[in-house]
Amino acid sequence: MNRIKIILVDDHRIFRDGLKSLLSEVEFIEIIGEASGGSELLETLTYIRPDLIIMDISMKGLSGIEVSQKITSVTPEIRIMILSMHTDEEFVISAIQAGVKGYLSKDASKEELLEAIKIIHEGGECYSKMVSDNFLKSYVRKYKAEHGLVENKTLTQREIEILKLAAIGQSNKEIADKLFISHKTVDCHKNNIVQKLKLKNTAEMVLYAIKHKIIEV
Amino acid sequence: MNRIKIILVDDHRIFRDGLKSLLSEVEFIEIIGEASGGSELLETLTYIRPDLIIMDISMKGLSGIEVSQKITSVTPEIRIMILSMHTDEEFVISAIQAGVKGYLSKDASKEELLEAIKIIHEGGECYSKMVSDNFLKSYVRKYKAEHGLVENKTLTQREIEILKLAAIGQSNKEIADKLFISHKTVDCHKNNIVQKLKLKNTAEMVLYAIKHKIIEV
DNA sequence: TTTAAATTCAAGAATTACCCTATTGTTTGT
DNA sequence: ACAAACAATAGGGTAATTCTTGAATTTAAA
Repeated sequence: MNRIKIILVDDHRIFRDGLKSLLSEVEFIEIIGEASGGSELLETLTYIRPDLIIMDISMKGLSGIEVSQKITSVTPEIRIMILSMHTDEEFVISAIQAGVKGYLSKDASKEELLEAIKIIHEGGECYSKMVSDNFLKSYVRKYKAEHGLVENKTLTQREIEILKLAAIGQSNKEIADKLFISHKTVDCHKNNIVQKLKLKNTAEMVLYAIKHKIIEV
Repeated sequence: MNRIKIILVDDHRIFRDGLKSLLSEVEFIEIIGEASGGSELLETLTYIRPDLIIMDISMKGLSGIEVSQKITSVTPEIRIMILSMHTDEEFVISAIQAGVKGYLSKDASKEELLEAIKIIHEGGECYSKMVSDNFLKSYVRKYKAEHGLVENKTLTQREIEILKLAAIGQSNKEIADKLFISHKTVDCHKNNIVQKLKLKNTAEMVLYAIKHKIIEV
């Protein structure tokens, strides 16, 4: 399995080093770069393409929010997770508006961090317990509803299951037989997947699955 | 564009080093490993997966022919090019029977070598001028005809063109419009591609194209 | 020069993919 | 507790693709 390629961004070198060492022990993760600030990150992105960026908010120069906006508008396939000491609502909301897919407190445990990385990598979103109170949840929903269908559209478990099978060349009928459901159901799931991910056809589903490392090549 | 991953195999270190330095200057090539002999190569292949192996025939221990047989029978998608000082017909014939896709003399120029690498990588075969006389050509054809349809089935230029477009998610109609031909022709080409490569459907074509680096991911 | 291969196109049949709608059960928010 | 949203399941209709067979033209090879 290809590992999740990550770039770390934080203006404190010792924090980066610690996180790097921590994540280096995880077999499904590969740290492919780091940056001490927003400008350095943007420069790095011109020649390195990560799956995920883990970034602080408060940095000298460009803030994490500003950088996130730039990145998500140009290359939305690169997911961004904020790792911040601030869990105030305003920060989180700004981050979400900037298109980040996760917001964790620096107090989070290693397990929480890994879980969040997994979830985000599989197309989901993850906000730390401290920041994901009721108000925030409802706000996120409302904000997204208001600001149109530029939605995250995370796939359900069943959809991911079907995406994986379709992406390795299985036909609807083959998938149906394997999962003991009607080929029409498979068809419907694929249809939903295509819509959620804004794809055109099965061929693009294969490409998507490979790009996002949902299947191995 | 992903570079062609190559492993060099020769029992003379200085030759490997020279070749490595020569190929390192080429941007579409990446030397991902080397071995001094057959056994070492087989061991290397358990954890490194190259696109192409460039190998001498006469080596201590296992000969290049024996190693080629083993590799092509297990992992036929790894292509093998022999780079030998012997251009005698028997050697070449044995090599071809062992499933190699190219046979170059060590006298070949850098340009010939690069050309051969490209051709083989795109699914073709390439034998150096010295060894590719009429006798050999006819022999190769006869041998392949006799030994059934375990053919290389190289794609034509047009087929590769269509494979590329289909693999990035274009429909038959879109491809037809782009190439100014009938969608029925596209259909026919795709049909031939699927048969030649022993695939099942378009999704598998996408996978094939990615695996063989015919398109970028 | 005759043969073979590559590229082009087409008709008809079978299959599959794609799109829309709909039902049922399960969470979730108020 | 009840409405809303979500997840998983399909059916029907249409468009697209695939398979098969056949064939003309051009180009390359024996």
